[in-house]
Amino acid sequence: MYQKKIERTLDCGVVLTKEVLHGKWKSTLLHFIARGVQRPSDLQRAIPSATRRVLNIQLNELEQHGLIGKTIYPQLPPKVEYNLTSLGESLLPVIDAMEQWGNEHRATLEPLLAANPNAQAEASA
Amino acid sequence: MYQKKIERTLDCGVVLTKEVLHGKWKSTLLHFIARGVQRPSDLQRAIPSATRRVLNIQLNELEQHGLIGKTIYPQLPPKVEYNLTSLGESLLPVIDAMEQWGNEHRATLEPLLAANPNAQAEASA
DNA sequence: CGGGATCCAGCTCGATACTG
DNA sequence: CAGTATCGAGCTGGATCCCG
Repeated sequence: MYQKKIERTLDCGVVLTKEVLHGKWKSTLLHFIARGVQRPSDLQRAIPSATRRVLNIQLNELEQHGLIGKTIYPQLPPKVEYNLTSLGESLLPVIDAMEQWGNEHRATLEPLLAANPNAQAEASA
Repeated sequence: MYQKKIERTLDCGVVLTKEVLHGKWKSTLLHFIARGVQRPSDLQRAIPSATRRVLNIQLNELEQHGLIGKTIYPQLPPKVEYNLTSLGESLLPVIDAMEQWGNEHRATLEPLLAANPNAQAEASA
């Protein structure tokens, strides 16, 4: 996503995947869409911590990245549904692996994450 | 990593994993350490796109998160080696899944990623 | 060789309000 | 219900220099 002048080797493939998943809620969105939560308002309800604005931005990016598809029903009130594309589905194993690992090590990680605000900012304080 | 007032549900485990992997080079670092690249200078050489500063910062975070261990040999010149902890090793399936997916879909993704600078900044231009 | 400090630009995200 | 615009704050990472 960022990177400036340096060439873009995309080193090991991991970087590529990270770029696709970059955005605070993208992987979560995929996770829920995969589970049948397809409408914006439902997604919003599923991820209350995020704003509609951010959700929309990341939804758009996911769409542009070809991971999800969007269906607009020209109704009143408007109705929109998102769905995984085959590319998006191919990413599910990764998401699931993350999901599983996160859940498995939650007990171990939460204290560590909490205790580690951020290195750089701390230094300058 | 960020998040302010809203409670920290860590929704689906994915979020947790993402936090651990947060940092541009962390997953890449894990990837290489897993492959036997253990010394700072070697890692630096393996990931030339990153600065030593950032590498160190993220290495420290990985260590504090319990994903890697650090061995300091009190020599002259100094010698340091990083290694995966069992927690770090347990994350390898995830990294590998990312690695694999990224490589498999590289051809599809690169054009899309390139064509999609970022939604928000564009809007304000 | 390894590590840290400073300075600084860029990006991401949250809050809020508004339109169709 | 869906989507966007603006404002602002925070964090991340790059460049560079210096110390053990």
